[in-house]
Amino acid sequence: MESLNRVKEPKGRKRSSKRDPEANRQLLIKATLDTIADIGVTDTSVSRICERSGLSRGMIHLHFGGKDNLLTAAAQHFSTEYYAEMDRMTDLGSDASPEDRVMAVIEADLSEALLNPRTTKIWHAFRGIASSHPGIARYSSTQDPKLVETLRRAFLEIAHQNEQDPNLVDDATSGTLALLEGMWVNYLTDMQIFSRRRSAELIRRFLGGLFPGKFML
Amino acid sequence: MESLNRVKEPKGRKRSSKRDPEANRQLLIKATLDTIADIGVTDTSVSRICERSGLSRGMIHLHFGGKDNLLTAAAQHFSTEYYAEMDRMTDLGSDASPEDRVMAVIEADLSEALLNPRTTKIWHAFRGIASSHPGIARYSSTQDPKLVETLRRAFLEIAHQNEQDPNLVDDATSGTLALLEGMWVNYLTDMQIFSRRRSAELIRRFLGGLFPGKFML
DNA sequence: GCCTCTAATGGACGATCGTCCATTTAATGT
DNA sequence: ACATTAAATGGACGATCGTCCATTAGAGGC
Repeated sequence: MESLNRVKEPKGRKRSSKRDPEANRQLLIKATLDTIADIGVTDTSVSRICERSGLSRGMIHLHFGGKDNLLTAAAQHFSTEYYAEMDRMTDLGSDASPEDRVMAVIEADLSEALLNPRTTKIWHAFRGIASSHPGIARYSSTQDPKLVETLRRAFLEIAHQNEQDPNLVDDATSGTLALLEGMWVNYLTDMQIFSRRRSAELIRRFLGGLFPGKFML
Repeated sequence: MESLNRVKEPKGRKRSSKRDPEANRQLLIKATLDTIADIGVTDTSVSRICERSGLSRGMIHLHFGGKDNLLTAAAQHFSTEYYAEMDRMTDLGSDASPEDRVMAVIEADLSEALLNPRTTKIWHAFRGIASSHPGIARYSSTQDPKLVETLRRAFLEIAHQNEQDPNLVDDATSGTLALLEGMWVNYLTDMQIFSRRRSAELIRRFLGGLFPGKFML
């Protein structure tokens, strides 16, 4: 068990066989996230992280200078990975309708790849300690500027034809994100009952009410 | 600072002056919640709770049998207080329209009394550790049966006149709760930007889309 | 081969954790 | 006033925390 996660070196690499600082850095980050998902932030200690990564206890101080920095790096890594996967799942052809682009974001956010026991536990764990960890707070926001802009532009296209309340686009954007946030909480609370399809349809229904004639089944 | 929170005995009580076990129990719970809101769950230790309450270190073991039980009791107390205050703020006359009853729930949930820095931090702190603390998980759900039923019945009345999709009522209910959940996260993320009024109006707008002709300004 | 430099180790360290209990203090019954 | 009972104290305890560093191990240069 102890060295199962060890890095297997792609043979043609610059580094010949052992000694790969960067790989160990990443290994520590992964071990941190796994530990948090497994036993919770409260019990995630330096010793526990090290024994899971198979590395020695000194490594954390060596690579990150301390536990807090490792936690922050892990939060950043987690956030980056989330948005990278989100991008990957939502780059439809540029001729996709704005409705399809919005629904792509929703379905991506509710997909198994992004919403699963591991990510939910980690996400809420980080958010729970964000108030007292300024470094982590910066990576626990759902308001990623790029994602917000994606939604905003899609809703703007939809609402453009008929001039309406100028707040409509903003409301649709932050309402959609709020609904997704709520779905994550529902998932964490009871994974058995939760249904990805029903959750997506619920949000579609709300958007359909906001933009009459749009977001129909 | 140390004994500011000490209990002042109502003079005519059964207990003459000192020695009030139940009051100390409550005092420990309050101190626990205050500590969590102040420095985060991670740093909330037995010593810190005791020094805030002004009581001795042995009290926690005496009254709760251990730190975990105290945390669970604090979560329960917090949840109970939330729903009690919610009840207090939403008992309109029984002749109130269903729309008003729904909006009362929304406005209560977004009111200063229920949504403030202290409650948000505590709430998310508990949710963050709920996965690894089964005892706490039971009190970190937004799906309080009574509140759900209140919303369900109001939406049922609204939708009743014209038969629609049978899922409409359920969707409106859990959608409203999800939106509120998202608003709490927005508040936690950036309390400066957050606007209670705008948040309430956003949810009203979503509901207005769901029930045409209803929830107008 | 040897030298140099850095990655990596693992134990030492003091501080703090949560638990437990012998003792003291206050209220009650007689 | 004294005995009894429960509440409350605060220090002892071993375990574990996070940090730090003297030491070892491995890779590249000469």
